[in-house]
Amino acid sequence: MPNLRILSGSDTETTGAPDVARPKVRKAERRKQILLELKLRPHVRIGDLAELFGVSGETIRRDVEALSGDGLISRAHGGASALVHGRYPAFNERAVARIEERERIGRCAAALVEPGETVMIDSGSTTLQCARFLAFNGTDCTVVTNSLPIAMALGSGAAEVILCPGDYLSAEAAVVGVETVDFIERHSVDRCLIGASGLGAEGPTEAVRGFAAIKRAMLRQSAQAHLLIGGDKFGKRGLARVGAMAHLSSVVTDTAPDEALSAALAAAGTELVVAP
Amino acid sequence: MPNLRILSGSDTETTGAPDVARPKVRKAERRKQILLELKLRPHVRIGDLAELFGVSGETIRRDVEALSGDGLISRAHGGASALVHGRYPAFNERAVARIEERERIGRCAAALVEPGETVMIDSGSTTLQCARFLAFNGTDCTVVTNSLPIAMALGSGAAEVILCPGDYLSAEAAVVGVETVDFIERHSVDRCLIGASGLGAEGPTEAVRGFAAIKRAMLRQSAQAHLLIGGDKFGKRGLARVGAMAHLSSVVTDTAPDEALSAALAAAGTELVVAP
DNA sequence: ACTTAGACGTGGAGTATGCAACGAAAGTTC
DNA sequence: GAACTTTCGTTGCATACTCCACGTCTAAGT
Repeated sequence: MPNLRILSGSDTETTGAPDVARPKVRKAERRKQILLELKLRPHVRIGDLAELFGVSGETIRRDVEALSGDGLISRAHGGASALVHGRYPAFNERAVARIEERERIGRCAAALVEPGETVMIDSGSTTLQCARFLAFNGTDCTVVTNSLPIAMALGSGAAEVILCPGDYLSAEAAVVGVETVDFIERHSVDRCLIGASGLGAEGPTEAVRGFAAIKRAMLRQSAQAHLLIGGDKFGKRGLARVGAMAHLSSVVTDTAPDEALSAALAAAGTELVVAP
Repeated sequence: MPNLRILSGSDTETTGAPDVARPKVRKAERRKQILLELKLRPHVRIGDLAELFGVSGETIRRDVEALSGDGLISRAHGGASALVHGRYPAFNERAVARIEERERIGRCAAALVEPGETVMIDSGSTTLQCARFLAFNGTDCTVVTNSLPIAMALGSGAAEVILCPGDYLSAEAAVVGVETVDFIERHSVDRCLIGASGLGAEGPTEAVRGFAAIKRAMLRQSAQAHLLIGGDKFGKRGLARVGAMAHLSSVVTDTAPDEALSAALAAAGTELVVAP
């Protein structure tokens, strides 16, 4: 990465020189500025950037292509856009391929929420899809969540949104920590919608430990609990146990589970909902 | 607005009809879906939307143009992009024209924060600019904020971000309410960066009452307080008083204030910083 | 049944963007 | 100081997108 070397060099020479005619270190400066620009605006045009920096569009295009190659921004025809909210940059195929299933699960789970109810929604891509459908349906409910994208998706609609406090985790665009759990424990709701990293006969598990505590707290504070989980997670096991199967009122998924899991669900009295 | 009539009509006839072949109300449905899509992704392409809905690109283009005309989305060559984060849709010229000043103020204020410090940052467009520069500088600090865009802008960098709880306000993409104030009062920091709707000789004022309480709480919990405010707000007066001038360690602005205000600042011992 | 208006698709002209290759100017190294 | 590298502009061409005009279809009104 030769540009990093130049980058650090550029910082050292920002001595109060006049703004005009600075023939050095333009490239790194430009790219940092582009990233900065995209932190505020979701989308910038090639032409605007070219005019802003006083360089040709072709140069900006090279910058944008380089940044896009590094996974720092997303490319679009005629410009560049910021990365998707709350998405770890290290996903490409799988998450995109599964978006169809997530939507089906989310749509189905959103139908479970009645107007006027209070709901807790966990962070996660499947639950985010569900929140989108809640907003789309205009369901008039009160939602407690630790996910920023979910708050934003629901907040501009009919729902009332209460956000949990906590340490911000940029990879998930959500908050975690003891503050979050403590806050959840001070609230009680009609139902909660949570996700998980895996589901076995003994119950749902979560790979991220901090999240497990939050999901557990949500389970405790809800009259009804719904697990939203794709069929690809069946049989998988995260390191932390979220709760027993019996804590779940229902499991919403996209494919029917196998014998063993079905039996475990039936034994625990957990309803199985397969999204069409 | 003929489309509004059609929109409301579409809502009433969502009787559990089969999903296939619904020749009615496609337009309103599509536009709602486009808006929903942009809540998640910052940018969508015309071609993708056309394929998604199974309509021609020209139709999508008409939708996008209409939504753009209503100020709900932003247009781009080849697609549509979401509006700027945390911005009320009801502003057009003034805020855009002031973006240059906000950047200057933000850059200048970000330089006040030393590595390792703890900081509270209020929601607002000027403070968001400041947060961008903090992220840009890579200042290694701990930030308490009630603004979602600020959390997201800072969270992916070197800073540690703690988000306040509260009722989500979509117009500002921030949380407000008693939970927020209570949370702030349980923390103490080295300095706070706040904005305001107006600044007179008696001190800063805020137009939104819920925000005033938050700013006040931040002032109380900070060893040093910095007000970030554009010169266009001098002499303006919001309905709620945020605090006395003496509570402010410094005022960061872009233009020098008049005699009366300068005298009030000097009398209160408040430092005046004019961004170059 | 006829009319009318709105919604949507189609086709072609015009423009903007992307891509690749070349070349100039400045910096770097020996 | 010469050769090399990097950065950036320019050119030409392929592609994608936009804009405009017109035609068809459906739904609602008379």
